[in-house]
Amino acid sequence: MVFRMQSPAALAAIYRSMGRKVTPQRQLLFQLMHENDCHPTAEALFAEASAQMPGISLRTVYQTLNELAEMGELQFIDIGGGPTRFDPNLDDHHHVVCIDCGQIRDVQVSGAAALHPSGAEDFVINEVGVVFQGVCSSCEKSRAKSGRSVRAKSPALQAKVSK
Amino acid sequence: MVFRMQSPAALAAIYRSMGRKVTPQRQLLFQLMHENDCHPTAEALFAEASAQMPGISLRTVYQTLNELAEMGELQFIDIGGGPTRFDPNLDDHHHVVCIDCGQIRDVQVSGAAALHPSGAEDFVINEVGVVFQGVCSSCEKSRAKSGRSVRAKSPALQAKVSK
DNA sequence: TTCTTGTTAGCACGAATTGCAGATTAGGAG
DNA sequence: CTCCTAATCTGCAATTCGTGCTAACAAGAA
Ligand SMILES: [Mn+2]
Ligand SMILES: [Mn+2]
Ligand SMILES: [Zn+2]
Ligand SMILES: [Zn+2]
Repeated sequence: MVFRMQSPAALAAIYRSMGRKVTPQRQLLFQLMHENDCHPTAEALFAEASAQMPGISLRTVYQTLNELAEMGELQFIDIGGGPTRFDPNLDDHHHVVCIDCGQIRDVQVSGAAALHPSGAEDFVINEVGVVFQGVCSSCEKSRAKSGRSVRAKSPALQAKVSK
Repeated sequence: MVFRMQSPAALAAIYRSMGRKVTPQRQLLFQLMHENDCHPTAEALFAEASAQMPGISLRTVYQTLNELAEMGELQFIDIGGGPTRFDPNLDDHHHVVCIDCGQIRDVQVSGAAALHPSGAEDFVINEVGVVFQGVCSSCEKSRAKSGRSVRAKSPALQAKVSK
């Protein structure tokens, strides 16, 4: 059972049934997000959209993405401080990020749902997110070439205080 | 073995040994971060620092935090799009976030290190981060009072495309 | 076609963070 | 202690990402 954002046609129907209008801008963005699996930023979508519809506004891209998120048709992903990325994959899944090129890939993590935090017994937990940081094969090659290996986590002094 | 940012005195020594100067501003920030376990933002630290040292600049707070991070003395935490938060806890640990008040708490997650992503076999994984979203006990009370329960994940249409 | 109402485009604005440069100072040499 | 200089600090401009606002615009019903 794989859950994704609805098809453009289905979304059009949903929009109409909610009294919202099905504009060309929205339809285009429905297409661009549907089946999109690269977790694009608003700017990236804006660039793609502009190619097919010169004059479309970045504001409209943000608005539509926010709408879809409110409707539960896509998710926001915030990783590492960069711009928000959008995900039409509504399944229970997680992400790997390449610390070199920034690409984000979907991954399944068996056992993630079973994770439990120690030290937050007074919280009602709602959901869990797992993010792996690493280097993709393509970037790994570039690294090999330029000699630099996967960087140590703490390049600084090693003497740590044990407490 | 608990790893944390060094003590203010130790940091002073490290700074001098690196040819960096031990200024009053830095010393104050060392103190404020050391043993700080609330994952403060730069602005929050700036406020605390300003109380003890009126005139200190926000720019200096950012600079010092960036330095310490480069030296591996603290970590950046980016969660949910808000401002970056800083963490002097260098241990292998994870976080719970209260979606109401934004507080971030350290947690241990047994089994986190054993997690493996399916679908990223071509990545060299460097590290894993687990973030739990939930509601803290304090906010839970407020919710009970105002009647609102823990919100459903997708308030929108239920009919999803199975693929 | 006309009317109503939701939508779009564009720009101003806001939050978070960094770039810059002149004024200031820590810390070592004399 | 005084002087010197490189490192640092401060204040402000600039940048990046995203939102508020509103007049012009257009979907869709009548
Ligand atoms: Mn995803
Ligand atoms: Mn922490
Ligand atoms: Zn890469
Ligand atoms: Zn709370």
